[in-house]
Amino acid sequence: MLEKNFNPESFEKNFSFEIEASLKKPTAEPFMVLLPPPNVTGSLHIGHALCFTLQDIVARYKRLRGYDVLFQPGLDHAGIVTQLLVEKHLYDSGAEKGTLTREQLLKEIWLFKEDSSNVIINQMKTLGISCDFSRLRFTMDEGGKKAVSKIFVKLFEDGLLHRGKKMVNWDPLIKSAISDLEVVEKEVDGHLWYLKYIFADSSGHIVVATTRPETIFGDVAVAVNPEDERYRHLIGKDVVVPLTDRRVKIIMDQYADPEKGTGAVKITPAHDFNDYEVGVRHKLPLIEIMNLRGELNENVPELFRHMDRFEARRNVVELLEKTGLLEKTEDVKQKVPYGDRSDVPLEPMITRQWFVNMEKLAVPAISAVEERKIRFIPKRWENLYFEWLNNVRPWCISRQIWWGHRIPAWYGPDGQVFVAESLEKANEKAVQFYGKNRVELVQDEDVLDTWFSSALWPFVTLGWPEETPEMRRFYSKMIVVTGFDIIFFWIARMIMMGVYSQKEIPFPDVYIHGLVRDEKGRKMSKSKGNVINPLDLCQKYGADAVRWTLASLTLPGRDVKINERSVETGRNFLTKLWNVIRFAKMNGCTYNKEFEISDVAHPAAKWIIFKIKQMVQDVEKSMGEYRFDEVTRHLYHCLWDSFCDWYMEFIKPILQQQTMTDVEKQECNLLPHTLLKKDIRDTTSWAIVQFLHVLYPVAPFISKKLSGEMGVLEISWPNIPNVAVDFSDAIAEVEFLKTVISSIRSIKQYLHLNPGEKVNVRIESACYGDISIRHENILEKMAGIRFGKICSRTIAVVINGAVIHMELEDGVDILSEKDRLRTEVARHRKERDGGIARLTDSGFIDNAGDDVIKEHRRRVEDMEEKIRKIENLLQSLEDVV
RNA sequence: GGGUGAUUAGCUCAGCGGUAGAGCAUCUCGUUUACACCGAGGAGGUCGGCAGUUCAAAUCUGUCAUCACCCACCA
Repeated sequence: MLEKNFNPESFEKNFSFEIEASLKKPTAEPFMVLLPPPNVTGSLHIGHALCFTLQDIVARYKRLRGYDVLFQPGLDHAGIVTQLLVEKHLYDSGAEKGTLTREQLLKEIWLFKEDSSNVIINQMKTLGISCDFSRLRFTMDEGGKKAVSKIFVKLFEDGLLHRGKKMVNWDPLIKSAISDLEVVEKEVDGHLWYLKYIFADSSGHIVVATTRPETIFGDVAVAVNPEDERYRHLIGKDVVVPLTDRRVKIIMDQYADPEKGTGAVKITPAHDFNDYEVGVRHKLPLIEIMNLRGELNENVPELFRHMDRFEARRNVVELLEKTGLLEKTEDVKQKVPYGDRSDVPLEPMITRQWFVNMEKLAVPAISAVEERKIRFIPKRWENLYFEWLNNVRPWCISRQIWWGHRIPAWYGPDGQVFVAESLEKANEKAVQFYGKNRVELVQDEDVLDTWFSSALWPFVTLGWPEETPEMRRFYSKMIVVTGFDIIFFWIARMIMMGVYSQKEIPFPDVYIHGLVRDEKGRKMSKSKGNVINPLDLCQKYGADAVRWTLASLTLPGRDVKINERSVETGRNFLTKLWNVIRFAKMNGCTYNKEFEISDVAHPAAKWIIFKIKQMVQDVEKSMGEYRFDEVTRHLYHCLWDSFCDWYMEFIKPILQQQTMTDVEKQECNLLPHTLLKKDIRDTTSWAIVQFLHVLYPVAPFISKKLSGEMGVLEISWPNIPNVAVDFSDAIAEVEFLKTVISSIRSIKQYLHLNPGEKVNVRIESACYGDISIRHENILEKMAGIRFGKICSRTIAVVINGAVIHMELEDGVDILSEKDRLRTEVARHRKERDGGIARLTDSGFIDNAGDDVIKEHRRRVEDMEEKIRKIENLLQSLEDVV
């Protein structure tokens, strides 16, 4: 017997799912789910829980539907984040900054990575994520390394890779270049300083506005717009850069915007992207004034050397003010580029880096989506994808950190580069190049952007560059489920690299889910303190409840707002399931393998079979469209409304009658009682098992557990014949019964009758005349009535062509009943009149479809009949009073 | 500056041409041996504004407003 209390902890913990290995079903359709590898930086957050749950639902569903499913897990080394995190740990525990060698730090990170991986994998198992952990991969494992080198070499040889000195976004805290995508704009309160640049001939000055006065030392010109009347006469004049004795020219360039600042702009090519372009156009020199830590260098006046950039700014402004070169200061809101990981303002710096030429790679990636070989769900994300790829810029892939794939490039003594998959191969190339037997080669110090290895994930995980059966079977047969925030970082690059290296798309489907936010719609963040830990939720409510809730809140293209109350809804649903199955078991329901749908006789049994069939179809449709919200809704209503609130109540009298008198046996005139009871038990067990199996992808723990309790160990997708036609009479009868019960309940409550007190009732119906005989037990119990003699004081209710007469107790409030009927008749009249208006409108008759017109006619007739009957009732109530 | 999405019951959201739905909250009643993490019954909305298309608009088209996000730029 099941425990009285539903306690997910008692069984979820003990479950470990045996994941069927892939490739074991050679005749089945292959299907792969590529799990976005979480960073090895600690633990999973609620966003992972959502993402992984959705994938697990898909994977389990596909397995049930007979696919050969490979659900591929992995972990990402997450270069910068992980290194920063481990460094912080080390410093926090006493290590001195800058004392660790590369080898020492890497050793520490590997240790940390092991711990993190274990935590993450356990969390995934707690959530019930059914990936094939025996195939777990890490972006920096041996296979990953091989693949990365191979692709790097291929890109290099194909001319898609180059190394060069260029201006990049530099993170002074990490002391590394980062890519455009890792730049976030932040709006901050800043100042706009108006500086006087004195003419070299002392004949006056020009005022230039800047937000970065510390960069004046890198100024090589002042630019004005050629159209700008104010300054045209000054072009070519020399001015003196403030606080220095350096002379620069006033030049003309379209870049100077007369609308902004004073219309004259200082040009600092070494520290600004736009100025760099201007510098190139005018062949201006580059003056670098900062080192890689963001401190001013020897190219600035001695006073400011070694100052941090912000300290320098304060000091420069102070001195400018003192020397009278500061005209005025304005407060402004400005957008400043920050590093997304380090959260410090970035510096544009000229450094030597490796770049991938993205334009060529983008072309086939764009057409793959244009040609519908790859589709985004929801589709609108394709616009974002196109927009980015159409304007894609070179991808800076080198990082000046230690944790990551070391760039497979070696340099000879003269700086000649040899790109090769290994030192040996680089050596061969070098030997050939120099025509010597021995060449000292030094490997590039830098590592690759983490996303470089992530971009190869679809084929790396399948064993590439080895030729593997998995590669042949699953490549381009997968789905990727992820958040929109990594469409550029990951999705686009996987498509580019996949098409480039494999000559085939990696996956046809990309499902994009929303971000998980708190109940107010805010992003979750540690600083806001609104982070919800999925594992805490699992502990409190059970993993199934968490999974259920996440799935139920997932709508395509919408963010998921979550709070604990929404998880309670999921938990309540599972409790309901637990209880109803406990009840069924208490009444002797266990799964009967011999059960045949066609043998069922009782209308309620036929009805629930139909309802289950309908639910299965609905879930199949919704799964096909990745409508996880609909999937849970169908399950919810099927169980709670149809199964619990109606079906179980219908069959209680049958299940619970322990001993029957002969008279009672006669009443159950459908079947001999023992047979009827068995019939109902079997149907109930069957329905429960079907339900649990459809529930399985969403809530596997409870599904497995209760299915086992019902005597079914194997989960399989229901295969139910279409019963709608065969069972149509029974279905209609039960629907009628439901309406009768609801109506009587409604009236009784309206009249403030005590629900416990039975009211005498007579049912008058053309098609279901004998319903009161056939379903006496059910009606009496569920509607709180008694069939018997009806005295003259009666009221009645009209439903679907039937009239239910109810005997009035003394003291019943007839006036309010009359009010109720009048309101009802008025509502029906309004509806009828609306319908008639339509049906007499020639425009409607001429244009609307036949079925629509028919439906309107039917409704009008329906209303007419109801109105007629209610009017009769009102008349009869007049007689009573 | 360019783009995308949202605006429907108190809240969170479905519905996306044929007379408005769910969950939660709320109100009334109910402790009948599955379940109070429950049952029964109610109340609650001119579907952001305006214009248009249509016999018919929450649903399609324009436009405006508000909010959110993305991209680009700023002296």
